[in-house]
Amino acid sequence: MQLLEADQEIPGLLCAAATLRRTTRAVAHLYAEEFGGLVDGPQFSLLALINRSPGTNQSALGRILILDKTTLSRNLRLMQRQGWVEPVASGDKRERGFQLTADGSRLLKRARPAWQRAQNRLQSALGPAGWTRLFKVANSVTRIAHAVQNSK
Amino acid sequence: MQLLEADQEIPGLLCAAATLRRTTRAVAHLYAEEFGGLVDGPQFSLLALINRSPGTNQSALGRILILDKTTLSRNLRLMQRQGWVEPVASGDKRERGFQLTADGSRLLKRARPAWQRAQNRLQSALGPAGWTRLFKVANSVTRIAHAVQNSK
DNA sequence: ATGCAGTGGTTGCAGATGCAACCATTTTCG
DNA sequence: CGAAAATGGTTGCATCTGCAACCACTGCAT
Repeated sequence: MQLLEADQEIPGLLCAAATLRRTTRAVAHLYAEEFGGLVDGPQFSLLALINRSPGTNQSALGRILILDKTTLSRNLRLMQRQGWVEPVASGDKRERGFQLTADGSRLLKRARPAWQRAQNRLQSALGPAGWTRLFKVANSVTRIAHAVQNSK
Repeated sequence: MQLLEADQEIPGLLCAAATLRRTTRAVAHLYAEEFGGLVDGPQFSLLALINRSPGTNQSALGRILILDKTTLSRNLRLMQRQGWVEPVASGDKRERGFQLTADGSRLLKRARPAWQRAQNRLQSALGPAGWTRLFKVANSVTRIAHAVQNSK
């Protein structure tokens, strides 16, 4: 009965950003536990996104993920070095889009079960309603925070 | 009408961790916009937490925030260097607790309006119900994810 | 055509974060 | 008491992330 400190709400943390950061860490641990060194959380999602929309340039990926373009520049470089993604030709000489390599596809396939296990563990603990609510709230907050921010 | 890409849900992102990371970034931007270089988001929350519970050792802070103790070790060192926190004596020679310095208190006071502004902007955009739901869901997910994780 | 704003990418700098490994102190137990 | 386990902290290593500044194209207006 000593690890329950983290299970409570923290009055002093009545800051949406801090609360969300904390929740994100808790959930990320769960996924990391299943991925077990195979892939990184952020890299996995980037891999999955590129798999779905190959050729998307870095800035566009950034807009989708609400990530700075410089972050993507670096993360993609790492993933390219590991041989998971490769650049794709484009008409615009400025752009740099990527697609999965064979290794990247294999990795994604190999990681999917772990992702599914983490997903299942959380989902069954939250229950169907809780699970749905999580995404509903997260996406709604994202949309609104983004809109409020850009409206300034 | 070109920045709306980030306003949509991303099917490929049906990963709780990735979705939460994205939401966190969106919300963090909002706070950062108001803080404007005064303090860092994570540092502000740590400052607030120490203000509320001075003397808490680093590992305990880590359990509360679901942060690795090494992260706290470094973050606190930075904050100490900036003169915002100072170590507090303790009976246990292993422990290292902190309290705010006069500068730290001043900073916290000075930052509170910015924090309140960000809070208000988000809250009024979300509406009272949405705002409450955000914290309810976040804390519930945190608790559950944490429990699931430790139960393994 | 040309000149400039807009868009895309990269690099330097800095902080946030986690894991493994390591050391010091405290607690627990035989 | 004394050894082993638990607890707290630090460092090395590696990513993730963001901002400012900079360069390279592109598109558009004059």
